[in-house]
Amino acid sequence: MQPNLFAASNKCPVLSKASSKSRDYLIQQSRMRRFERGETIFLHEDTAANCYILVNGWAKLYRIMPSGAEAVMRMHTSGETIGFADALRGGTYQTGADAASECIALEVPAAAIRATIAKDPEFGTILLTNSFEQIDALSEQIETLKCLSGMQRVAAFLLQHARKRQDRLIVTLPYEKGLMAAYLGIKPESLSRALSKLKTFGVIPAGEGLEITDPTAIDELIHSTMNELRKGA
Amino acid sequence: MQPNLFAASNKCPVLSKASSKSRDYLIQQSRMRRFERGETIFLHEDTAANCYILVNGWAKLYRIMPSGAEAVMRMHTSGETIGFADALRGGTYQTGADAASECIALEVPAAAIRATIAKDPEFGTILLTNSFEQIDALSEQIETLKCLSGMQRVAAFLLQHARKRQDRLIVTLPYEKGLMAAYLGIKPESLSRALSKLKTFGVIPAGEGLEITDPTAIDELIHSTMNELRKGA
DNA sequence: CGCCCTCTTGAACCAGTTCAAGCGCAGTGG
DNA sequence: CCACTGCGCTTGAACTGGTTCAAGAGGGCG
Repeated sequence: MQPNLFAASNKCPVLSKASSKSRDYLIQQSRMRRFERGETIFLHEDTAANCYILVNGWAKLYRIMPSGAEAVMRMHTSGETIGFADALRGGTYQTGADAASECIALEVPAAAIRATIAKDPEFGTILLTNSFEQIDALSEQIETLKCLSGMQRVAAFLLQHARKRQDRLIVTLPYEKGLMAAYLGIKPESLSRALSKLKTFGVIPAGEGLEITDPTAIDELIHSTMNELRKGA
Repeated sequence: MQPNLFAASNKCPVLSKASSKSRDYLIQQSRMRRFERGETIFLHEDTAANCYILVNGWAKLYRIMPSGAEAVMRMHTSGETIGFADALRGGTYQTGADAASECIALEVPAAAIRATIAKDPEFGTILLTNSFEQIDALSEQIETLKCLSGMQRVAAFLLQHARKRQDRLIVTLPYEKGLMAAYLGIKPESLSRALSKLKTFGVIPAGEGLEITDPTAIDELIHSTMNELRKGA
């Protein structure tokens, strides 16, 4: 196993929890692929032959409506799985997948996954757990779409992606703002306006990204009603 | 096994696909419960000890935000499963569940499900498939929330719930309009207005429910852009 | 009958979209 | 080296879908 494969499988909840025998088998059956920014990983309604495990970069899962509108369903990054639900059922992909940045992914044939489940029932349980996590992520997104305003969703996104660095809370925007807006279900213009309004809540530019100087204020912002938003601040 | 249990398990994808041995074991370990309209099935953040399989009626999965806003995540009916993702992981419920109408559900202890998976790996695969279907349903909801206007979501909901009866396409609204509005992510007032606008698209009152006289028109409505909506009609 | 509850209707208001213009910046080519 | 161009992002102004608040209609029930 190449060292980068080893590192990658450690970062991935599915591979790292699998038995070493299953993991070795899966990796041996797979190939590492590299995608340029914007490149297609798979297309909506193609035959779902492969599952993917992201090693690096960001992938976008999306659907195009007949009207032409694009819905960005999920954004996935290192260690996360893509296409398992579609490929394991043996039908077609329910979404398209593009590389949102240059990214590297392990391409695992669905047949190899199925064979592994058959040989190692424990691996089936791992996939079930992984699938439950997908459900959580989707549920949370529905919650925010139904209950939060655009600005609140932006604020929640920032908090979610913020990392402590030398005692400061820094968000490095993971991909272009246009894509971020689509993911949040608003237009780029609205995202721009939301970010500038958030300056009054202590979100200030810091180098490449943004600094959240007052996490409590952001938290309160997310948890306040639309009415409170109007009156307060 | 009581005859109603037998009928119920046939209607449920999870039970009907399980081996008869597993099915009998699960049913023997479970108890049938009846919930009044509005009654709590389980609460958000309670210890997730049981899974539920709906036999009759409608259940609402929801979350309450700190602001007090309620997000209706899913509506479930006969044959569908509730709480599996939460109970199988052994944590707490990620959502609350209420009976939206009087409803009957099979209450299955999580331990019984886990034991069945251990004894019968095939059952694990059935649950995995079931979980993938949850993902599909959630994904579709996100798609509609991000890409369709309120009226389009209402129209899509009507089509989804319509059934052919004597050559006419009839929708019986499955629960109160207030709940339906929450599920669609709009306010009851907006639902009311959307429904009255849909009259011009051939959605007319028919007995207890509504008749869709021109399914093609509704389909076009759903698939047109907001711009086309403004100009046309 | 009065009470409650769900649903509808109307009018004012606001969040977010749309359309259009302009900025900053990297890449390209003269 | 600088003008030109394309692209991502921002800003402004007009517009609109949906909310909010308030009032009223209809229906079931003690």
